[in-house]
Amino acid sequence: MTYSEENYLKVIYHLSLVSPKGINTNAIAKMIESKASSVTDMVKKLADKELVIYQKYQGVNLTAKGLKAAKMIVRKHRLWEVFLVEKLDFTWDEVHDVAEELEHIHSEKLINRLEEFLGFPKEDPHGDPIPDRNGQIIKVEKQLLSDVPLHTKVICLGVKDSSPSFLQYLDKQHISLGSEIEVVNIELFDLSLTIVINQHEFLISHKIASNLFVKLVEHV
Amino acid sequence: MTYSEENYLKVIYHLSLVSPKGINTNAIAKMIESKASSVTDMVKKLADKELVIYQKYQGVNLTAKGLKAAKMIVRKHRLWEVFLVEKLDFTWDEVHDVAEELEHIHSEKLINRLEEFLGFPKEDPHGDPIPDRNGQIIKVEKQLLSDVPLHTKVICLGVKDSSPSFLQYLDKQHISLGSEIEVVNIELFDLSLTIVINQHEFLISHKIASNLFVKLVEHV
DNA sequence: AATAATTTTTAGACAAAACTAATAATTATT
DNA sequence: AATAATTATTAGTTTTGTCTAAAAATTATT
Repeated sequence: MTYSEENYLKVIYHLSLVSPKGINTNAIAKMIESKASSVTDMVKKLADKELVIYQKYQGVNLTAKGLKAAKMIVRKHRLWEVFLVEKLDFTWDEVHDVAEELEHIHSEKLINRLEEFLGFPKEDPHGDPIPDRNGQIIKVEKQLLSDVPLHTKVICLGVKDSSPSFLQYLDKQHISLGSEIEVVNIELFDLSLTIVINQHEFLISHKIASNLFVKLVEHV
Repeated sequence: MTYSEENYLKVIYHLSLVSPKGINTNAIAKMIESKASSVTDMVKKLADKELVIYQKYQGVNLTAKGLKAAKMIVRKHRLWEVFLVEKLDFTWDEVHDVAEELEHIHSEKLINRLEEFLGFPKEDPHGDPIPDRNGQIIKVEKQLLSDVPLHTKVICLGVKDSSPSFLQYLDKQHISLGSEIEVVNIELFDLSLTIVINQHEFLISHKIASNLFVKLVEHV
């Protein structure tokens, strides 16, 4: 499988998690930063290789084989991200571009050994799940901070947007995975939230809250 | 720089260490497993980028810029090999192909952090030197075991041939980097050697001996 | 239901990196 | 020094992955 084919598969996979219908040519083009015509060409090739099902004007869907391949790329991407953060002291906003390259290294032995070396992590530095060697993914129940009712205590589990600028904002506010957050006010006008972390109270916009995955604190 | 350009540079570098004249088109073609005509094409491109000096029919030589780039690729290759062996328990005969891919990852921060994580190793698992971030290489005085006189004690420093079959042969004979070897006989007829390692005596062919780098044991 | 707007596909071209076959230059041999 | 053998280059294709522009299909709007 070529570098380019792998990128297409990965993008189709990510899109299929959001909209489980046939994935549009244009949506793929946008993600891959190419043109719709290029997507059509590539999608035909992936269909020839039985990695996707493709019908003219109807979008594409991954086959079982394509899904497995896509998950293996995501697996590699996320394991490398863990490596970069845990072992090489990269910050969570620095890892994406490098992992984009590392995910295309083709050794199964390498990735399985890396997984072991890292202690079989279940999530990457952004809280996204890491598929195991069979493509199995452990789903963790999580919701958006923006959907949490007033006066609840939650723990930060991940980010929806993992762009460097958002991650750097979170660093500045000392919000990281595992942070305990209490929602002490929700402004009706703009849906901005007042939250408390470590006895510190501050305000975050609705947009920020709608990009943070959290779970309710378990009460014993 | 593309994957392919990097491979050409690396090969030209390796060839230039052996024969410091202009490097032949055919020699490059053989190493890269392509055809002479492809080499001519690529070499012109590298010359346009001022990575090599190229004159028709006269072979190529690396420019300072090309040499630096080539060394950086070798640096990455060898550091990744150390990582694979030291951290992921690969054997020294398994690392080459994976490192061939990893050497093309383009992050300087990554490779410098990796170097630090590995404790600034000076040699790869085959005893080959690792250029530092400026391309500096520490030269270690070494000679071939086949050139060592009778009744000398030496320490194994590296291999000239690092093909899996040779490395596996060495494993079988329990010869590894750091092994202390004493030459107790040299057969005049075929130049085969009798050597002693850990009180064990056995025979190796001239060909084996001429692929093992050693240094004399320092007598206090 | 017809037309407009959007989306997708086709057709044709291009750049990178490879190839084969033919030609040219260099080196070796008589 | 002339010819043979070797080595290198050019010319013309091929494949992969992309592009633009035009055509076709689908979806939205009046």
